[in-house]
Amino acid sequence: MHVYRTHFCSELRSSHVGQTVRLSGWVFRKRDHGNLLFVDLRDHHGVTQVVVDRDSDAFALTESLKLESVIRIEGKVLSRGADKVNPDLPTGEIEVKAASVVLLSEAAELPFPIFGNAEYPEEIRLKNRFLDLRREKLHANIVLRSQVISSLRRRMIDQGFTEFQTPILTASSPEGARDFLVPSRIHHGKFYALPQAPQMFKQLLMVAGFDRYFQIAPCFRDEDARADRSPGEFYQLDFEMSFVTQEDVFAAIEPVLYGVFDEFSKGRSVTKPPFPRIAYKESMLKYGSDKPDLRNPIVISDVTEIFKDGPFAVFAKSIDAGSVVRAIPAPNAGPRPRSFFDQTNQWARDEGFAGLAYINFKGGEGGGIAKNLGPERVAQLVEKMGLGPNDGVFFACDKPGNAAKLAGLARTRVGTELDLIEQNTFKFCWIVDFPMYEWDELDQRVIFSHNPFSMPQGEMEALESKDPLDILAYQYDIVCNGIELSSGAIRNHKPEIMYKAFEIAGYDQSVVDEKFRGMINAFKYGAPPHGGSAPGVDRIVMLLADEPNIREVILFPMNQKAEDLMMGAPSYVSEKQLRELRIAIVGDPKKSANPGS
RNA sequence: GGGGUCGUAGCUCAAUUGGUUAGAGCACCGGACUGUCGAUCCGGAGGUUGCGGGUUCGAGCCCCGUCGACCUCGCCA
Repeated sequence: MHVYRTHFCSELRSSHVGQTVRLSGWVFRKRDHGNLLFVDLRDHHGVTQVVVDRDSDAFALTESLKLESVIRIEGKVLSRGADKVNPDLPTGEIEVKAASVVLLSEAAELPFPIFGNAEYPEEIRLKNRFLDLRREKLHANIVLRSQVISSLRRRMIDQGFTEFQTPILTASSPEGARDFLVPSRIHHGKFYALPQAPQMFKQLLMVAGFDRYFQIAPCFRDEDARADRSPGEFYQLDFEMSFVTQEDVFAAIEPVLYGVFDEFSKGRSVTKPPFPRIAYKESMLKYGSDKPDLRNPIVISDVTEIFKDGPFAVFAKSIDAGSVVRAIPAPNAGPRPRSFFDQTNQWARDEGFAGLAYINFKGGEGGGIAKNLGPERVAQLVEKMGLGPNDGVFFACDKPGNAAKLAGLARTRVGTELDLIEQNTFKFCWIVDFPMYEWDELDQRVIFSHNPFSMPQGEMEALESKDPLDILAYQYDIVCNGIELSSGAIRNHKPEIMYKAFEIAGYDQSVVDEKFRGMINAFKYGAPPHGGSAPGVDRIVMLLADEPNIREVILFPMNQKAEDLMMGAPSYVSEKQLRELRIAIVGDPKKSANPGS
């Protein structure tokens, strides 16, 4: 007999009755009847009821066992009898009568119970992540994550992709997020950087002729956290393909995403390929966002023309000064109390906007600003937006960027409040035709709006002849239920176009040569046209596990301040280590106190 | 760095307008109990109400400061 177990805690059935078995696991739950006690023994696989009675030698020990202690039991499998079966447990037909119980590892008093699904403060959970991971939901999330990753791998390989590992210690790059820096011991004053993504490496793999690359790639970015953004590190299904157009990339990844979402959907519906393509500009207008949640049926309209030079002076004046008006319909919300409209307006003000005007229709009769606007213009509005006799409509009037943003937030809020968000579905779309550049108000200059390695639509000719802010890129995002899963592009593989593109953003050739040396050099020796993308693995699992917080699908996440409370990272290091690196800590002496030396 | 919410027993929460000794459930300790599966019943221990200051006859509650957590803006492929 194996020293620890003959079966998993999930395995035993009526067919095992009469056998002598050995099980090992954690004391999940104990029910003490004085002369008879029950232990629910749990391992990774499941739970089995163990019963011990007074005449057993194991009784005293079992009685004193603390929850979550690790034990090994040995005994006979008994049938429970019809009235005692537990239908909620796969092993509920049987129990094991313990002849012997061995304590393998005793547990101290727990900071929170493992049993049940009550919520506990994250700080305690993160500090005791190994305990939290024992709990059913988190344990299941992590298993799901593993299954999703193997499914992604299998599907990518089936599509003709090959997996490669790329370096973790690389060079700092000037664009994009803040890098994590790693000081070099050998080269004083120089630093490695952890890759924000294996962007240049995967492009070099294309130049190297590997045709189709993928990797479940760790990415490191020293930026602040959000609920859907883990601080420090995360994983992407990074992939790249040679000799492809944008449509080829879509055709390659759509079945992978559809397949994996369908596989783990548990009955939820999934958009079938091809996913809808929405131009960036259209998305900003209709959904007020570049990551629209298509479960929300509300569509925003531009109604600037209806308010222009009209009697509603606040808006008319603002339009003259360059504002636009975006209208957000609130289907069948017309008869709602005035408080619904006022609160929504107040919410907009709390968000830092000027507010939301509204009209509420009741039986076709418009309230709110309807009388300020006048019957003729209200009629135009109803016609243009196709409003029903009991609809409400909100108006955001601001400069185009802000108006779109407010309209987008209002769309989400109204859709949620009116319970219009379709449940149990994954709605995918592509956002395409992103602008190549945008205007940075802060620095008063043109900057890359996304990845600087994207190919501008129209290539060199567009760069030379068009207003930079009018140039579109072969740049695309995958969005699912309002969450940006992935960003990708057809890359710029021609050095002369690359130099020109960077020149427009204010970098001269020497900067490109220095900062992107490896890649620009490679492009001079025959580079295939190529493109790819990189869906976020954590976010995919988050959606499939239906978790609003990304930390619930990561084994050992850091907290919002990028600290690992369990391991104590980041930490001070010894003077010796610092000396070797020739690093001196300067600045706030309170903060540079170094207990590690 | 800014804004919001929160902070009471190991954990989840309660405590009337500011008013006697800050309560309950789970967990823990002791006792009873041979069919439970969130076992049940009886008892016990457990608190500098995050921390510091202020107002008051009196503060968990009001005021100021500070620390921490989460959410968010900035930031971010």
